[in-house]
Amino acid sequence: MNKKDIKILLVDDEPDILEIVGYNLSNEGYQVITAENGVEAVKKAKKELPQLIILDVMMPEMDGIEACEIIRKNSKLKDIVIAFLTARGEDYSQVAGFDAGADDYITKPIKPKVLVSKVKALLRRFKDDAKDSMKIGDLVINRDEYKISLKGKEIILPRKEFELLSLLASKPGKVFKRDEILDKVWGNEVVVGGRTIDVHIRKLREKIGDKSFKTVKGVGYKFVD
Amino acid sequence: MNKKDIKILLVDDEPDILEIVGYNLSNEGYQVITAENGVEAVKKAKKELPQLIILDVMMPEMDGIEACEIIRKNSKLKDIVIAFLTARGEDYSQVAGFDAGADDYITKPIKPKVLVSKVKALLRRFKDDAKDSMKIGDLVINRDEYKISLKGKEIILPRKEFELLSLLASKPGKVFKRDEILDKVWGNEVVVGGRTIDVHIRKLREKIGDKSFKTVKGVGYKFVD
DNA sequence: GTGCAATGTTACCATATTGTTATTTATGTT
DNA sequence: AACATAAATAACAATATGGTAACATTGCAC
Repeated sequence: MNKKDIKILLVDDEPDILEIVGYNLSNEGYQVITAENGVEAVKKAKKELPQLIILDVMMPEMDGIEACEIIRKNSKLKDIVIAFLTARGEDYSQVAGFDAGADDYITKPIKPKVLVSKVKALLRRFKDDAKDSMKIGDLVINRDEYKISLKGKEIILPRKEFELLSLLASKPGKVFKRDEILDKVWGNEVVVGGRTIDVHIRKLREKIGDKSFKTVKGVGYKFVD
Repeated sequence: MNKKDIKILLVDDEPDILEIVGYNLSNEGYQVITAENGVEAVKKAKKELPQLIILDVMMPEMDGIEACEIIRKNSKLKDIVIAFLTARGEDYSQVAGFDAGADDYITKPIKPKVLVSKVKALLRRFKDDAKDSMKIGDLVINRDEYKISLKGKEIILPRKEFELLSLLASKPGKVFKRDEILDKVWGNEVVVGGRTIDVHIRKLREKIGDKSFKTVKGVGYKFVD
């Protein structure tokens, strides 16, 4: 994921903080969105789906802890990384913050270098947590949800077709021999007729596109980008 | 619960304190009730049933500690959150206060920001005791009370159905394999017949809505928003 | 170009998998 | 004990998937 595609929601009631932190993050190439209180933060989080939220603890309307709790309870937002901004020495707010589901702390006064490197570390963690899906050109295969999308369009495939596509797409360009396909998709104990693979390839060609699957006569099939 | 519905009973014999603290809390949107001594405090607590009581320790008529003890002994009041107001350095009153059943301390001199965020934290604790819920679209799952609500309508589910729904709804879109469901909902030592999961899914489809549960043949089920 | 093995295509059907309902068994409550 | 509720099972129905057969087409070897 490119830095340009990373959105950070920055929430603080003090315009000075928004400006200095926002400046440093923008400078690093991130997209920065701001909010001035918890209510606004939750609203913008839902709308923008940022990867990271930096939340001030003390704010009018709704404080950071409350906002954090609301976000953690929302199934669509709950995996967003959240860091609190807190004045040094406010011990109790740290405890309450971790209870509420914070991932990290940034203490004021803010040192730009520290801020940026913490943000990087947090985003790295987010990336690792990202879901188990793989991208091949404009094809995205999502094993968790057993569905694929092609140029943004979702397509639901039956199991065998899904497995076959997964296999071929796992190494674009590589020719998979019929034996190999049978072994990996059907399991080598199972005996199926000679046309079975072809029929499945046919169905995939219908759904994904004819030119994505190349036949290598006498050998097998390959997926091409 | 809306802030407007939250009542805070503020008890102190010094009108200055009542005024400054009361002002800050009202400003945050809370309903503030006041009392000037312990006797009056107990009386008003019974009548108004506030969510939070802020009690000065040193007062004429009946001090805060005694009032606290009386409140804790009353079955209708005993779950109210109580915070003591105490001058910094009055160590002994803190010990006595916790013995009497205090939930937290606020030290004088009072800093409005600290006050407000402590109050919020205390009320949050109260709220959390009341409910621990999770939101997925217009479905709210309340683990503590073992009930859910759909578009505001409450639905009570039997345990297994509740657990199954909780599991599926914890990651909307993700396909849970039958094994995984058995493991997480039934416990993998238990052996149940082949149609058990289906029957429970059926019941959920009846109660929650058919289209919320998608079958992925040969794999499992998923919850969709 | 001809022959031939390999692959493509289509329609159809068997079957594994899931859906449904009724009934039995378990669990807890008054 | 009687009752209510929940959970599991059994027995049968419905269904998508996966496989097959039968035939068409391709493309390589000669």
